[in-house]
Amino acid sequence: MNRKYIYPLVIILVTVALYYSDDFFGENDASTPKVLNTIETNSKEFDDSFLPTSTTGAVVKHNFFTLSYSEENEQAEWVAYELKPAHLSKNEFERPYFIEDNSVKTKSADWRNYKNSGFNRGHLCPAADRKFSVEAFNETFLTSNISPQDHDFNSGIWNRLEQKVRFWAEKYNGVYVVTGGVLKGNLKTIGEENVSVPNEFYKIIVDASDGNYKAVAFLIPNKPSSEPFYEYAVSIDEIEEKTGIDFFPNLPDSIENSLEKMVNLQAWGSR
DNA sequence: CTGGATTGC
DNA sequence: GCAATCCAG
Repeated sequence: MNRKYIYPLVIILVTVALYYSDDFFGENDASTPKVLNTIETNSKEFDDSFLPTSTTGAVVKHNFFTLSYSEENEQAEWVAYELKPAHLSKNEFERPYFIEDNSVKTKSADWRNYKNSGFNRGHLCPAADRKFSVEAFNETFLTSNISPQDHDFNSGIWNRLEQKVRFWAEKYNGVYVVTGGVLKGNLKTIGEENVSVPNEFYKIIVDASDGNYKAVAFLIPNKPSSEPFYEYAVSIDEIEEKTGIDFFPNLPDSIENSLEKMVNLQAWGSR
């Protein structure tokens, strides 16, 4: 081969090699489908052990979280997902538009119900918890994953709790999360579809690492608060009484009973 | 990070 | 309906 062809050829080969180097060396975890499969939620263990009961019968399993939709309230009564260290990512994606969830038989609410309502479209499964792929990130922008939240509640105490959950996911090598609004009583509604505005939101976090289960739960008013979220810690039993949802029916009774009575803030980093 | 409104095509 | 721009906690 003539020398004058060799240099261009080398340049092309090096360029191609660099282009694929992330895949070869496996450094770009988030963008390689092979790795992606290992961090999807809805694992069998998750389904078998941690999905709550549905009071509506409208459970929808998405690729990266599972929800139970309440058509009456035009939002999910719970959203459940697993948050592993591998899910945490520094990826930055542009926020897409909220769209209806076609997997919900009755269709989820249109985003316009929230427009000029005075309430935010608050994520239940946070977008920042699903940043390991653009598909996972975009999935959180289905309106079945959205509930009306006060802006200062959402960006304040609720946001601080969500950040703490990500910290716990790292610390405990993964946690299970169930979250939603309390859809009981006469609730204010917004929009043409009458989307209910919850007065309180709950979040339940379970650490099942090392075979020892521990849980913590919070019930926080949908309004601004400068209090530490630890002030709003409750037992899972209390949230079950408020919502009518049975949260961990598939766990062995002894574990379920123990978890649901627990209010052990020391074990979750409160002073 | 959590979200918003307005303008223009 | 979507992009660009500017905004707040």
